Amino acid sequence: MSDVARLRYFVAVAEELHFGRAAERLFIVQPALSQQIRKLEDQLGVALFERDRRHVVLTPAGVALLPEARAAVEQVDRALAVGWRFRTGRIGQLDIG
Amino acid sequence: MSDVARLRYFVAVAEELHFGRAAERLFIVQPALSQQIRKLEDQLGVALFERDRRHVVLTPAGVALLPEARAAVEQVDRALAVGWRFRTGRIGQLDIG
DNA sequence: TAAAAATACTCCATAGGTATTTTAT
DNA sequence: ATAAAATACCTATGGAGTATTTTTA
Repeated sequence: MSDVARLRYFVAVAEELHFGRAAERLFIVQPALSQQIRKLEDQLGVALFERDRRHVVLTPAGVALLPEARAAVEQVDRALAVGWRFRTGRIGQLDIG
Repeated sequence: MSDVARLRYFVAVAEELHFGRAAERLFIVQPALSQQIRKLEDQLGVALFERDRRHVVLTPAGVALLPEARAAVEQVDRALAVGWRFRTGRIGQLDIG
């Protein structure tokens, strides 16, 4: 797995603030999600969530990461959409309208 | 492997226009790179390179993808750099100076 | 004949699944 | 006691390696 997949996972957890629901939304299972978030935290060298008690909250690093992660995911999707434009015969910069 | 890794591979090949050299630069082996580019092409549904004769050249789709792929890779790196900022104690938007 | 990409295969790392345990209220 | 995340373990997919073949100039 590479970075973006984990960033997608991170965004889901950051939005749900709940590993179970985020996992559901990602069509994976909670332990798998916990593992990947843990690995992302290891990779970055910082905690992204505070999981005390019954709550999941973003750490300052998590707060800082969120917009960057969203932008990354969006830009990756935009890149991958290029293929779609050419598949359908359009070469355009123009949108449908 | 997920998207960005393949986009990184694509950028390398697009810049070298040579699978062997690109693979070397990526510290992987040529067949592995060929496979991943093939998979990216399958995923996008378009050819990204024309490998006739002894040359590798970008197709129009490849040309269109290149700047988007670069932007994606950069944004992912920027996101991952957030951890680094926090690891080193800085919270800043400010650069070193 | 040489240079470069594709193909065939093998192996291993790891993402993700199931089952269970831990933790805190 | 319950809800939620972490841990332990297992399996299977696929990324990457080696060896080889194909292609064409």
